[in-house]
Amino acid sequence: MPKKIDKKEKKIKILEASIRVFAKKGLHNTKISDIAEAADIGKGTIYEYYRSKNEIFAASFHFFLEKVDGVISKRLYRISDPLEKLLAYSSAWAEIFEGDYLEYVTIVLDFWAESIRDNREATALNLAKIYDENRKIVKSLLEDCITKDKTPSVDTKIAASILIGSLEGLFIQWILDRSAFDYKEATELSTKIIIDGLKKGD
Amino acid sequence: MPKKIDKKEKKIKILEASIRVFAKKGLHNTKISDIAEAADIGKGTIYEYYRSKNEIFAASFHFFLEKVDGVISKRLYRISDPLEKLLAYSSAWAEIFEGDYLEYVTIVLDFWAESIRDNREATALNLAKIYDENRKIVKSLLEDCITKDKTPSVDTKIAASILIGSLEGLFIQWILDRSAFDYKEATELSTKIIIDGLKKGD
Amino acid sequence: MPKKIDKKEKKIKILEASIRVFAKKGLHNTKISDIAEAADIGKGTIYEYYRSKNEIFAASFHFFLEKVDGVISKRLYRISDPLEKLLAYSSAWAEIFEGDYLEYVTIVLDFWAESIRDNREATALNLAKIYDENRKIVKSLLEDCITKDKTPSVDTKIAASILIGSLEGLFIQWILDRSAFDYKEATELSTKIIIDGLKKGD
Amino acid sequence: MPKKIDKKEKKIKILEASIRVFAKKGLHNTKISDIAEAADIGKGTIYEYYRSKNEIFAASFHFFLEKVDGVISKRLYRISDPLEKLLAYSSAWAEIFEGDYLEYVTIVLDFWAESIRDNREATALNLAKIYDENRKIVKSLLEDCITKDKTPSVDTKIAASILIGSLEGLFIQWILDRSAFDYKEATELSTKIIIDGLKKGD
DNA sequence: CATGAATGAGATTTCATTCAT
DNA sequence: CATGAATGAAATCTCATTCAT
Repeated sequence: MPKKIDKKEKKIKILEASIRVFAKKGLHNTKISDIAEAADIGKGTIYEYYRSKNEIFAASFHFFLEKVDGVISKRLYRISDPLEKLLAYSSAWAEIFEGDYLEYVTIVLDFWAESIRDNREATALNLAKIYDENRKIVKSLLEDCITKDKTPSVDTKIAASILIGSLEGLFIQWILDRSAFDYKEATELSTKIIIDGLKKGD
Repeated sequence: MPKKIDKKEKKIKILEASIRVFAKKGLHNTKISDIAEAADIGKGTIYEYYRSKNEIFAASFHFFLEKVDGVISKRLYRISDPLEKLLAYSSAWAEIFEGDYLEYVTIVLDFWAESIRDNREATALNLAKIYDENRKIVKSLLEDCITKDKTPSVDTKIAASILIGSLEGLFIQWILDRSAFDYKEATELSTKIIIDGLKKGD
Repeated sequence: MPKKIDKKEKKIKILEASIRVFAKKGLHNTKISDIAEAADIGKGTIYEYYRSKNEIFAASFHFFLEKVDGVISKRLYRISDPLEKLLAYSSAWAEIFEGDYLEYVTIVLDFWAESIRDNREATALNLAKIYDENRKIVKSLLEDCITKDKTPSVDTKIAASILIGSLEGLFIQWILDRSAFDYKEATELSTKIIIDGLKKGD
Repeated sequence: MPKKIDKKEKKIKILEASIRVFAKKGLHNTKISDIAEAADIGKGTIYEYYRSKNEIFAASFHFFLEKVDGVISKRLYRISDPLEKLLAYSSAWAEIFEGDYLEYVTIVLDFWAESIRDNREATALNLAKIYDENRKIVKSLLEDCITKDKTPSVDTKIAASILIGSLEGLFIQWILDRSAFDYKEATELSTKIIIDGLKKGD
């Protein structure tokens, strides 16, 4: 059934175009016609594949997250040392945005803003769940790092939140002023400092 | 003679209404008529005080920052111990949002998003400058904390970025899911961990 | 009753201001607040003296026409030679616009445009009547000029229309490009040529 | 594939509708929705073809001028006798407005008024240039008429202005009161009188 | 009387979505 | 399927007029 495949391919084509445009202009300043133009198809054709602009936004959101997930998994896959794994996790975002996705940087803020506005359970933009998953992953990695020696004295769930938070907080500052610091360096340093801090707390 | 009106007071009245609405609906979903209604005045009256919706948004941005600045200065004012000062700084945001400004929480994301989109020098929404100032303050506080004993081995400017980043990254997670952790506790813990980490790094 | 006089004076003050503004911006681009500012009074005060913007426009129209009438009568008053009288009539407009009323030039077009749109009998802007009166005056002057010798072979009513028409047609061209010709010279020449033409026609 | 639409044809359709409405109501009292209704299309459709109301007005101005130009050229084309040519020129406008374009008469005043207000070089409504061209044409025709015999004693450039002026001045009077005289007859008479006057001046 | 703050009707313009071809 | 012409709901903004002081 070649038709089915074509359909999926075209959806992705539209998605990639939409991410490019959303990133440059933001959700609300992006017109359907902009996306159509970027995807090099007719304006009406969009509606053969997506029901509305919001649906495209939600889809591009997930498309983006999947890409990110893919990059992260691939990076963590082979590493076994917990510290190395954590450092790889930390610098993954830096690598993503400094690499192929450089131009998509600004879309993340829109995802955040819309997610918060649309914060009901079971919505297409539910970021809370994603953060929760990430906290679990990082929590586990952190525990592996620290408890080689002894039980940590601080709540590793909060610690995970702090580590993730620092990565994203740095990200915001870096987007606003890319000359403020080197993002990759900062994320790695942050991770090291936090791990050291957790160990010392004993 | 018509009623003598305090223009400044009315501008603030409109601003407070606009912040309330922006916070609930976001910049792009907020209509001028929403603001007018919230301020309990006519639609046309808005334009006696502000030239456009964007001007209101920029003004509410600064109004908000000034409030925050005020709260922070007041908290740091009397404290002399550097560590205490840093902890006070860290928990100031928590206090702001958990107190009177609870409902204004979500507007911050819009500020970020719009600022990034409108990232030219000398624009009304220039956040880069504000972050730079904050980094300088925190850098100085950090140095006071650590160098009591010896020279720090890491770049304190990046360290300041990391600390601020963690506070804001935690903020985002907390907005998305307020049950994930206690925000105030998390910010204080984060500050302690980072200071410990910086000390241990030697 | 000094109140009465004050009232009239203020109406005139408003009128003079309105003519100045209408002349510069045109009827539709003139705001009531512009007139108030030009008259150096409050916006609401205008409505103590005039019921609406259109009423002001109509009043300024008549005020202007009266001024013109005054200038013309004064010029024709002492002259007895019919040709001289006609030449004086012809150059009167030139004198008006090249003198004190230079800046008011453009308002005339608005008067025309609005008059045509509002072309009902008995309306405040009825220009048809005014033209009719002028045609009668010029017709009579023309007859005095020509029939010194013999009866004219052409309809002097149409001839009067032609003469008046040429003065105003020249006026439009002159407003559009004041370097095209000297208006006063052109009006006088026009009158001479037309009189000559009427005489020759025999 | 959607209906293949001739964009140019639709622009003209809109233009013709707009001229009809402008003629009846004037530029400033004409709403976009009036034009849409007259063109029997949706309000939004207008903006697919023109960027703004002013653009439509400017376009209708040129559309109108081209029509007029076309009519005049066609009339003068075959005539070789200079006097006949001049008479044909003079009565062309009469023919235009008494024929198909009768209802469009009043729009001319708006063109004048707006042109004068917007009197910068290189603007869409630059009438000065058009008058200049017309003066040149009439000047040349006049010279052909008069100098058959001898050199004219008056400046033929001003004479051309006078002749054109009389045609348009008559036009204004005629619009205001169509019973005042027969427009076509008046224009021809005017031309004859002026030529006679120019000849006699010797 | 004088005022200018307040207003809302109304105008322009945008754009997501529909649908005839 | 693909398209883009057509649309009207909805948003911003203007300004003549009112009216409390």
